[in-house]
Amino acid sequence: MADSAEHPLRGFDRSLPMALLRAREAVMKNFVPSLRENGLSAQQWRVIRVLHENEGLDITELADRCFLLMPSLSRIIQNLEKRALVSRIQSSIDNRRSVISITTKGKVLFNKIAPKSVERYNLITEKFGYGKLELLYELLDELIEKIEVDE
Amino acid sequence: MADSAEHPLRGFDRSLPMALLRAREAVMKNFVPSLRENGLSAQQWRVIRVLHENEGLDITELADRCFLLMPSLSRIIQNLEKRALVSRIQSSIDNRRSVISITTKGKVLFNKIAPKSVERYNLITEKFGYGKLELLYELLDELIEKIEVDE
DNA sequence: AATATTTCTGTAACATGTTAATCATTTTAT
DNA sequence: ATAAAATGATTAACATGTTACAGAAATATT
Repeated sequence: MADSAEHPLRGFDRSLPMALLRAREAVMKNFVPSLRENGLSAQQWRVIRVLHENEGLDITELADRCFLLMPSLSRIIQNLEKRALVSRIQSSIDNRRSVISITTKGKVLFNKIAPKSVERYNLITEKFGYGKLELLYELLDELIEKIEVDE
Repeated sequence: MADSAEHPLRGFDRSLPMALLRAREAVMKNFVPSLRENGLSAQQWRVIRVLHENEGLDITELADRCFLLMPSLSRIIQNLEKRALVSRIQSSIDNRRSVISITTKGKVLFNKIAPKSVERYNLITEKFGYGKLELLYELLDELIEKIEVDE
C-alpha cells in the first residue's frame, strides 16, 4: 500500500501502546490477586520465577532476564532477601558483583504458585485458541525485531 | 489439538505478559525521550491526548479512557493543573464531580508533540507492514474480548 | 424526612518505573 | 605503575501503580 505516511494520529483507543497495555492487563487479571494472597507482587514473582529457572545469576543478568531496571530490581532483591526467599553471595573473583540464588523457602513458594499460573495460561489458551496464540507470539516477536533494527 | 491442559509453565521469556510488555516497550522507545524534552511523562501525554480528542470529561470518565487508576490520575491532574495545561471546573449540577478540560496552553503543547507521535507510528507501520499491524490489532482485541467473557 | 446506600473524588502507604548521580571496583591506556 | 575510563551496583528524587480507606454529596430505602 505504502500509504502509511498519510494517516493522521490514530484515535487514542486504537493506539498500539494502548492495545498492548489492555491486552496485558486482561491476561494478568485474576492472577495478580492470587499472587497477593501469597504476598508477592507481579514483579517479585518474575524474579522468583527466573531464579527458579536459572539459579545463580548476577544482578545485571537478572535484570535483563526479568526485564526490570536495575534500581527496581535492587529494591526488590532487598525485599526478597529480608523474607529469605532469595540469597545473595559476593563474588570472590569480582568484588563488585553479587550472585543471587533462590532459597529453599523461595522454591517452596514457587511450587505453590506455579500451578495457578499454568491454570491461568491454559484457560487463556482454551478461550483464545492455541493457533491464534502462537500467531500472536510470532507477530509480537516480529514487531519487536523489526522495530529494533538499526535503532 | 486440545492438548492445552498438558503444557507445563512456559519458559519465562516466552510468557504472554512478557511478550506484550516487551512489544510495548519497543513501540514506545524513542518516543518517551521526545515527550521528556517537552516535560511530559507518557501518562501525562495520555491525559493531554484524550482531553484534546474529547474536551470536558469528569475524572472517572477520563480515568476510564486513559486506562489509568483514579489515584494516579488524581495526582497527574494536580500536576497538569499547576502547569496550566488543563483546567478544572466544579459541576454545578453535582458537587462531587469535577470536569477537566485542556487549556489553550495544553493544546499548543499537544500540537507540538502530535507530529512526532504520527511520525513514530508511521515508521513502525512501514517497518512492520500495514497488514500485519491490522492483524495484530484484531488479535489483541479478540484476545481481550475472549478473556473478559464471564470473568 | 431520616436513614442507609451508592457514587465521585481524594488521600495514605507502600511498591515499582525512570533518569540521574554516586561509589567502589575492575580494566584500559599511557 | 599511575591516571583515566569503564563496569556493577546502589541510592536519590520524583512520577506512577496499586490496594485500602476516608469524606462529601447524591440517590435510594424505609
